[in-house]
Amino acid sequence: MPNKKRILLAEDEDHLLEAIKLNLELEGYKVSTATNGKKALQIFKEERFNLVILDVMMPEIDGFVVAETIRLENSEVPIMFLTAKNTNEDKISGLKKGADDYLTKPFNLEELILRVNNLVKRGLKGDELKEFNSYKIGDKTIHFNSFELVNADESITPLTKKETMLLKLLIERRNEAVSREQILETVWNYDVYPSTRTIDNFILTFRKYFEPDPKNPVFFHSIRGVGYKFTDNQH
Amino acid sequence: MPNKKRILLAEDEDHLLEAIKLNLELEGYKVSTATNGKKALQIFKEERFNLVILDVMMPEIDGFVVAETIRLENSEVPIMFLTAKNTNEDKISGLKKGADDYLTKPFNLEELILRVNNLVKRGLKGDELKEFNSYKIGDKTIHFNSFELVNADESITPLTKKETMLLKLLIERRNEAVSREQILETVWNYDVYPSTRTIDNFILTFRKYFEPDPKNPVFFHSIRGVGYKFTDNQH
DNA sequence: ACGAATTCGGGAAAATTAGCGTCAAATATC
DNA sequence: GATATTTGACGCTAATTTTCCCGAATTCGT
Repeated sequence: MPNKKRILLAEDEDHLLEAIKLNLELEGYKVSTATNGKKALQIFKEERFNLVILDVMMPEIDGFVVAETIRLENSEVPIMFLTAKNTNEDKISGLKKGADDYLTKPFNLEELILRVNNLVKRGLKGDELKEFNSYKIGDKTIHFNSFELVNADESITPLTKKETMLLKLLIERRNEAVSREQILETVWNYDVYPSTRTIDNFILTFRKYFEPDPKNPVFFHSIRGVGYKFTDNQH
Repeated sequence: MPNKKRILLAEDEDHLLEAIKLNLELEGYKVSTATNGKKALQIFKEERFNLVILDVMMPEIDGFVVAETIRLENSEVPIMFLTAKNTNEDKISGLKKGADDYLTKPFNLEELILRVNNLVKRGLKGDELKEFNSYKIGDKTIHFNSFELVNADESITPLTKKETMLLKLLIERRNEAVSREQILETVWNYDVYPSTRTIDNFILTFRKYFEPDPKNPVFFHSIRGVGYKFTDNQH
């Protein structure tokens, strides 16, 4: 396991919190904890997680609202609910708020672990990049395996490793906004967080490479407060 | 929805089989059925499915074995188990065999539908996801992923982050009043409380975007002393 | 019940802010 | 040592918030 997967665990009963935390850590996860919904949201904003586990009933802000708030941002992080009751209304509103899984207390720890493993694994799937060999943008062609850009006049611009990775990511997710966090996760491998203006610099060079008029980009759009979007309707 | 998503449903009780089939079809799925495990595997090999729902106890080959067999060949397709018992051993061995979800009989049909939608969505990639992440209002379509609004004439209006979040919230709660407080809590992250007229300004722009006659709104209704309500009878 | 007072939302434009674009210099990497 | 990447300063602009005015709806007072 290259780097530990991160889990955010929000649960207000101390004993249970510790028990779950211990077990998840034994499984090899890095676990951050919160004992109320407000804290959970704070922590969630600061770090990136592979899974969020929320107790439904928590002081300040309940789990449902936390989930809803997380889902309003663009986050695709898997969410699992823990609940004491087993009512249908609970389950249904939980599912509606974007839960991916549901566990009723008291639960079997082995079952929890299995479900956690499942959800984390599933979340990683999104990171797999489809393999592109080449991709045409305007009159230029990117060759991913040789790390070069062939211009209209056949001249060649070499691409760096990071440039290529970021291009792959944006092209893979073409026509949808990719958040800065997602970019950092995929290109910068989770823990290394280069600050402030790094990503923008890459976009800057992309615009120089591809945009007919870099000041009025048609391919590499910025979405304020979110991230960047590569637009291409040809493919 | 351009092409229907396909579900393979294996269940040996005829009544239940028909009931589930009907409900899934009402949701817009194409449902293939089998009344035993052997048949299920045959059908599975012939067609490509977006989701497989398996009763655990079936004649000939039980659901666990079917799942195991499917996973040997095709690890991608989401699998959901239905079971009469609610024992931990059942759940655990189910999860170990590669189930993605689990539902204990008797179950609520609404819950089944929600889980099915979830699982199907998860299995989709790229462009297929788009239809799930967009919403039609009148003759315009909101694309939440790309932060844009496609008008009737195909022209595109970019949406900002806050606009998108607020739209998501109101649409999620369509046909019910959402209080100003709730809006502030979910969209404006709890501590930051912008004063008075901020929300109204967003509604104002929504009305400009969507309402044929902004003075007489049909979608974005104001509820005096409470908040706003998004009305849509199409969905 | 009636008008007066008050509160609340529509509306637009001005003020503010947060986040990006850009670049040059510093640092890391090979 | 050369190239790649990151940082930080600074200006700028889109996005958001505030301000202000108006009229409609609701409540108050008699």
